[in-house]
Amino acid sequence: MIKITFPDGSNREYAAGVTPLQVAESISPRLAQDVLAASINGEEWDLSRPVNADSSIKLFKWDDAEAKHAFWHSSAHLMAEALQELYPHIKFGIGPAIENGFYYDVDSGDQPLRDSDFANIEKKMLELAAQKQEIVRQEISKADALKLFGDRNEIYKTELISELEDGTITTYTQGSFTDLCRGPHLPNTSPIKAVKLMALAGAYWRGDEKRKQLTRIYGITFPKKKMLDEYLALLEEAKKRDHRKIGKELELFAFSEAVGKGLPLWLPKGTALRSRLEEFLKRIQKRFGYQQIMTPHIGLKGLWETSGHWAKYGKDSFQPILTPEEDEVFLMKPMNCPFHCEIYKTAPRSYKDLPLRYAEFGTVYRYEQSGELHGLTRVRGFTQDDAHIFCRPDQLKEEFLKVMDIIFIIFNALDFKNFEAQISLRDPNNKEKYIGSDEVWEKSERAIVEACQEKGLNARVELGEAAFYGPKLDFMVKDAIGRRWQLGTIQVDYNLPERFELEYNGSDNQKHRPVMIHRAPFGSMERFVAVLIEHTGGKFPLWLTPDQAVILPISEKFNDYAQQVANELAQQDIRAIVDDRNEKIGRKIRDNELKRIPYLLIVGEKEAENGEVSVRKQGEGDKGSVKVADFAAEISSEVERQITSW
RNA sequence: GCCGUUGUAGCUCAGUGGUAGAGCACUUCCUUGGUAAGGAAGAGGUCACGAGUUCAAAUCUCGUCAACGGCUCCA
Repeated sequence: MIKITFPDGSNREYAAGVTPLQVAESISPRLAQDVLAASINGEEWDLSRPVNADSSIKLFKWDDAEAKHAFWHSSAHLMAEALQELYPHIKFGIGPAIENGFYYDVDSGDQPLRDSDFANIEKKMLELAAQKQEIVRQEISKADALKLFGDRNEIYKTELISELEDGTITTYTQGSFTDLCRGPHLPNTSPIKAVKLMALAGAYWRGDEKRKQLTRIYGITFPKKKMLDEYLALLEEAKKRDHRKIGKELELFAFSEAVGKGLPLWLPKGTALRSRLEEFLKRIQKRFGYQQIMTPHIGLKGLWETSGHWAKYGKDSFQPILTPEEDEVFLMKPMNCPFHCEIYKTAPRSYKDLPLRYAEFGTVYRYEQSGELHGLTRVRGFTQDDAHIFCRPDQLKEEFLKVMDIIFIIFNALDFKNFEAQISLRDPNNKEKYIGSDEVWEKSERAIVEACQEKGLNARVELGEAAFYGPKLDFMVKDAIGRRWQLGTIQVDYNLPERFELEYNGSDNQKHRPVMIHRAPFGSMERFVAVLIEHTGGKFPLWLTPDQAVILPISEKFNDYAQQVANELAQQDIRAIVDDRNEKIGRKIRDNELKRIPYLLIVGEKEAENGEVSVRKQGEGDKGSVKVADFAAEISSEVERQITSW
């Protein structure tokens, strides 16, 4: 007998070799029906895999991430089985579960897959699932695995196996399909009741651009048809928050093929919103001792030869600008740092001058690969809310912490609650990608890790994600459909001060090198606005929104009064427009609600007589009539409340 | 850049080889109204662009451009 301990601390005795599924059955038939995955002593474990020693167990149902993971992983295998039956010559790469569903990378040879094949594949999957095929785990020696997959000419699988350690290799088999896999999986295919293949994409084998591109098939499955319908409906809803759609509807920004792809045009309302964000940040930065500067959009190529950017990115960038002068070569600036270094060098600096904090809304141009462009989140011309802090080494941590404070203020003011922090370090196995000595890198990386610890910030560490000149702390926020975008970034840099030969006189009257912090709390105005749109669905906070109120005259007879109200509000710095179209009031309300204007002010005979407006709040309906001055005061104080909370 | 999908009026979309369509938006007229779509008329398109097949191409083929979903990249 063995002892199985449950999460609540209780335990029961079972015969050795009991499976988690049998444990579930012993508790209740209902649980046995709902359970999809398990863990034994914290290790993911198949429901049908025997347990032979005293253990603690956890049983997972659909709502647990572990259960979904097993479910979708088994679904990936199910799809592979269907593909194998439909396309016998297909070769398999990898097929994991992901955040929403799963994918499988396959090589279909010279017979390309089309999304018109999806219906067939889905049908086959459901057919196989309904056969309630058992999914069987098997431990296998490396030699046997190589033979098994080698005989079937699974070149991708054999490549993976050749890198595995003998004795750790397992396969899972259902029906006629066997896959190299660690698991865990469902005991059989029958819980998979609803299947939807979502997309086809090319994906390089092992993520390497130089290797063959396989076909990646994305899919999702559910234990109930209704759950699939709900998921698809949710996706449809999310698409309504797409910043590209709302940006067009609300006339915030546009693109023109005549201008060139990835080069956004900011329309009047979008510009108003963006300017307000810039003012907001300037105000906070002023509080933190920053000084605004401005630098040109182009500079001599030598600047970026010095910084190292030309060597690293030059051939993949917008190409140099020539002039009538021979040998005079300019670059569009892809970043602002060299200019800021040059500003630092305009005067001899004392240790007493530091830290110097130079801030600039700097518009930069980067030749992003065409396939990378995406609305406002990935563009070729964008404005960084950039700043560079030049400080003494002993000031580094404090300065870093203060930048974190700015980022938290901003995320808090704009209600970005679900951000993720990522410490991006260099890849220790690939050091030639980076400039600077090991010592400098270690110092920089330590500074970031310690700063996060000090703030109690739970940051994920990613190797190989650093900039080539230094490690960074990035803040990521998800868009409407769950894609992660990097917004704020803070980077520690000992290298550029070296390359630009920056120095200051220390208290010892010797020359010293300052340390540089690059930082951009928004990241870029473009991307930030994009993510803000998706988070708010276009319903911006009152202080930020382009039009705070719209005045709706009941009939054209009251257009003059409406204009008078607009003027009065304008004098109180309230942004109001007048809808003087020849339309009925119901129509004006509808149209302006859809434009997401926070306050609709209806004016007719009564209001004109009394100097009032009838207030209707976006999404909340009629709020009754008030004097124009009272409304203005209320709006002003609401804005004031929002702003002072920064 | 690579794989896949898409491109018809300002917007959303019908239109499978035989004279370019609808709704909304727009213009004009009627209507002058009280809290989410009043009525009528009108205007608007080189069917992304370029070649080809055909008596005939929005429709079939090829190429280019752009957008969309991914991959790779992201100073």
